[in-house]
Amino acid sequence: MSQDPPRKRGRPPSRAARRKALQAAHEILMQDGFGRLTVEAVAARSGVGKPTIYRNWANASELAMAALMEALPEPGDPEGRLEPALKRLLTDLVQAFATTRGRQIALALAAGDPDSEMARAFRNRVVLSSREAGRGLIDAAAARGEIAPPGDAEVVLDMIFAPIVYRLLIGHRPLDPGLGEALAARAMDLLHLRRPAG
Amino acid sequence: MSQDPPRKRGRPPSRAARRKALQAAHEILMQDGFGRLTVEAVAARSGVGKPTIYRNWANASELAMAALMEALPEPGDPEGRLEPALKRLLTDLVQAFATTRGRQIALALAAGDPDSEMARAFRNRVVLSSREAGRGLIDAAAARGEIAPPGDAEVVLDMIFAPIVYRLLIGHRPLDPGLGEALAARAMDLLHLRRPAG
DNA sequence: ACTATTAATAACGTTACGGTCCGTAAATAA
DNA sequence: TTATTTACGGACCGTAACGTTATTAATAGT
Repeated sequence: MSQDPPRKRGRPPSRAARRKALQAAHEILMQDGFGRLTVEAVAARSGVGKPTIYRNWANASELAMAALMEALPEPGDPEGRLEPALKRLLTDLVQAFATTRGRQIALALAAGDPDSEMARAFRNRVVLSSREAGRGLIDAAAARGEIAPPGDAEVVLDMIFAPIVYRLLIGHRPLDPGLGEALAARAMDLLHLRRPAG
Repeated sequence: MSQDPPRKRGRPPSRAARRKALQAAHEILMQDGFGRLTVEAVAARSGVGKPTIYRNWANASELAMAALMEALPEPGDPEGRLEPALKRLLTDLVQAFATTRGRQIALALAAGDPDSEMARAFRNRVVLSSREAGRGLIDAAAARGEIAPPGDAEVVLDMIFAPIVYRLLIGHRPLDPGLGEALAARAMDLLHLRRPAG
């Protein structure tokens, strides 16, 4: 898009206001949940005016996603043999989602215009980045000859990563710490690991 | 719970009003989406009064779930060898979710009080019933000796069924008809099928 | 037929929230 | 220092939906 040249004149946007709004939004999400996050509530809690909030984000959903994206750990790009690396990745992911924030992330994902720029960014940043990291691990392992490259990589990736979001959303089983390990072990079946021994 | 004995006197609840409300709610869901489904809108569209609606359902979310549960096909309990049966089950499921209704189901799942009776029923009826059917297939196949009984059946079931909801929610890939088939094929890897030949 | 009981409906007040206007504050340019 | 530009937030209005109250209709017992 056309990048407007940074204007030099006039009062600059307050970074403090922006930060305070995000902070308040995050607190509301953790305490009251996604349904209670309104522009009004954020304005009241943060002391930032509503017009300022509207100037930064189009609506409450986008503000929620922005707040949830803040301070989100990037998935490290682990190296080494496939299985332990995948296990580390999945364990971290389960741990990151097994919190109040995890539930709110699922809610934010479902609500809101799925086609909006922010929603796209949110999905990529929060959910799909780990999946892409997993793809990287698998590609590297295939290149090393550790596994055979899977034909339907997309389906395999979904089978490995989907259960975390699934449990979060449906809640039929807890998101316990062992899940990451179990998923990594089962992923090996999908990837036709040539096991070194046993 | 304490079952109140069915009272014999007074005007009985109108089945017609209930049906009309559910019908209107379903139409609104399909045309305008979950966000537009309000008690007022359903009342206006159906001609049923709001107090009647409130008497039947606690809020708009529960009404939405009730409407989505209506006319939902029970997952048939297919028989025969595991792989084709699983493939049939998953293909039907993908088809059922790859509609406007599917998206609305995902929204309804995420919204609303996750602990409410209705939400629980909705999850069981709409999402988990297929998963249970899958468990039935696997158990039967294990009993026949077709496969070895999986140790972590819950994880395996999630890996097979979660991708459908995952794609619906995240939308990174389409819910195309081939997905069911691919999932069934990959499930065999998880179940350590003793393939008859090749 | 008459009365008691319960549901359905229309209408209402209330609230909560979205979104914007406008006077004020903060910054740069002249 | 003054003018200009931009952002800030208090105050405001409109609307949409909630949830309830009062009235009317329908049904079951006597």
